[in-house]
Amino acid sequence: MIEIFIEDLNQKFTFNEGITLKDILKNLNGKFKDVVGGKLNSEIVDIHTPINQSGNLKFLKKEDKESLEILRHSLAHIMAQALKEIYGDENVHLGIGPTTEHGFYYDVEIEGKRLTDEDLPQIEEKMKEIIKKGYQIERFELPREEAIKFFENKKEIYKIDIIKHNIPEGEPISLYKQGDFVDLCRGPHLPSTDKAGAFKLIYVSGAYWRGKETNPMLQRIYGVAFWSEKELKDYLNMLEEAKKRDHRKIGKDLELFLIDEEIGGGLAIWLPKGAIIRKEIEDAWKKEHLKRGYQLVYTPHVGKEQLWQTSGHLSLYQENMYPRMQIEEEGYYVKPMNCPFHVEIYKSKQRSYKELPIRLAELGTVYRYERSGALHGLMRVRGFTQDDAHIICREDQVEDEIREVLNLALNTLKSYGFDEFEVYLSTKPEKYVGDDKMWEIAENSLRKAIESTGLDYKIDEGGGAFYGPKIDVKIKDAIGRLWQCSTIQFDFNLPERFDMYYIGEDNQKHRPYMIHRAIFGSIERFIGVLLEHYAGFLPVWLSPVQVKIIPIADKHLEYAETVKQKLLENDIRVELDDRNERMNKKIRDAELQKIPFMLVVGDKEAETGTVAVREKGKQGSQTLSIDEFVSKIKEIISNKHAL
RNA sequence: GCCGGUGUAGCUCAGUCGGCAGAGCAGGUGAUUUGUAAUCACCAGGUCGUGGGUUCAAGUCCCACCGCCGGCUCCA
Repeated sequence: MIEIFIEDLNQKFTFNEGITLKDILKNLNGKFKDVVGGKLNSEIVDIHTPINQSGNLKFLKKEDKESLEILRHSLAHIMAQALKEIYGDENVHLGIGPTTEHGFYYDVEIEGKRLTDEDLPQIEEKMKEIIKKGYQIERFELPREEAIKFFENKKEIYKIDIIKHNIPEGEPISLYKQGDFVDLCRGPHLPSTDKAGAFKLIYVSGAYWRGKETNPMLQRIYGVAFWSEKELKDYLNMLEEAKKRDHRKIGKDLELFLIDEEIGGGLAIWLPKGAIIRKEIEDAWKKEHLKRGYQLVYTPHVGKEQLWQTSGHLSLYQENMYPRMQIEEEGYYVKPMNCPFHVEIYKSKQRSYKELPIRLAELGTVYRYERSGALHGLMRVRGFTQDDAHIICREDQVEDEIREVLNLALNTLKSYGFDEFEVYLSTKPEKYVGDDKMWEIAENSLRKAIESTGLDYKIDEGGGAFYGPKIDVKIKDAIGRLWQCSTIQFDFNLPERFDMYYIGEDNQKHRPYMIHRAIFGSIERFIGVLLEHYAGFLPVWLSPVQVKIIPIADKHLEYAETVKQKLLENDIRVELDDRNERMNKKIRDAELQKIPFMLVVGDKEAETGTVAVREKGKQGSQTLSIDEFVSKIKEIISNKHAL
């Protein structure tokens, strides 16, 4: 017997083991008609799942977010059934069909058919038919051998693979059936197909079986799904919105950067306006780092073969490096990382314990080989600039250093308008270098630093690199997407390989701790994220053009010029639109260029020494004296405000 | 790299069944001198991604390659 506390009734019941939600609901005489599943403790169950343990049960209805899991799971099955009906049961071999954040996909192999987007409407139609038919969805179990035999008969080789490799011996093998369609599945599923909500198939693509390149490539059909048409529509609109925010489009429209096939894929050129954004970010970065006791350095883009041999990059990282080049009998490599150079700076003289911590910082441009299919605008490139630094310190300094770095990272990201973070702590993997005590000190300092911020974090047990544990920080942008930025990483490998040491109080050599860290990760990518976050409407301090002066007619050009000079004297980035165009046209163009301030000057302004200030996106204007405007915008700039 | 899609003027795109390569914006010239999101006229702009093939004839059909887009993989 098991005891189930049903939250919706606020009452405890005793049932036989193996009871299902369906039975429970039946006992309640159909009082809960709209229940699509349940949540037993923290696990989502459907109405078919036998319940074998006592616990808390909450009915899931459509309003409950978690019920989407059930809907999407069933839609994956409905899609699979549709594919089998269209292309023939024996031709369609099913892979996996999981749910995703907004929908579901199914990886399938279809003999004799390569799907394209044009096939999607037909599949959708068939799915709708299946939904309309309202097949009851049933769950049943088979013994392992029978299950394998069952799928062998159906030539479902991937399902057999799953049974053999993913389901431990002795565990029950559950299958779900709707109409003639049967699939290996642990659920959860809807009571019947006609309970399915609104969905749309959005693309097909290739996906390796089990994500492994050496495995055959299956066809992935991806759908989005919600309970209501409205939610679906909202989501599709959001996708459209994301498309408008695409930094590649904004970069082109606002002439910020260029990625051109003549130059090479993944190699970004910064145009004058984009270069300003980058300069502002880099200047602020340098200023902040100097304030916090970092020393700025510059290192070359290539280094000798021996250096990369010593660092271990040639044996561990070579597949990401560009090939060797030969210069006068010597081999050289373009740098994929800055670390070895910073290590050499440390080693350039004997170090005393009194000098530590040493914090070496560099906006170092590195080059890494990326496969052509992986390149994506500024987000994924082959040459990028890391806001890199290496902290070399004593054991007793580790904790403070980590806390300071995390503090710097979060404060910096906040100053760019990001205030939602996801923090991950990755700990010691199976294979590692360094001794256990160092790992322990390092992991503890990382954990303590995160806990001091009060942020939630996730632990990736065993997810650290072989050379040290790390913290990763992801930021959430305006439309809810996550981007990896900061990383704080211990390195127990390089100090060993390069024999780094300092002379301690005891006059003995000691091995220092080395911490590798970046706040933005990559400047290029960070700017890409900024552009998408702000949809191109950057905060005023980052705007390439902060003010556009718009004379009404040619006769106002002279006054406009004096306004421009006044702003230039105050370090404000200003352009004068002296084209022979109508004011309306100039305003429109300035709006399209996402320029935060427009100053319209005509007879009135020239006479009174004022400007008519129009803020981007707002109609109408406010008349201010030139000085008033200057102090207003200067304040906005120094506070890094967005409009 | 792999799967699918796609490639026409600086940009956004049209181009029917294979039959003389188009529009809007941007650019140039001129007119106009304008009060809060597009003034008008004229001009110029093309190896239709590249290379092969089929055909009397290819932007259009076929093949290969390249780039880009969406995924897979990988990751800053």
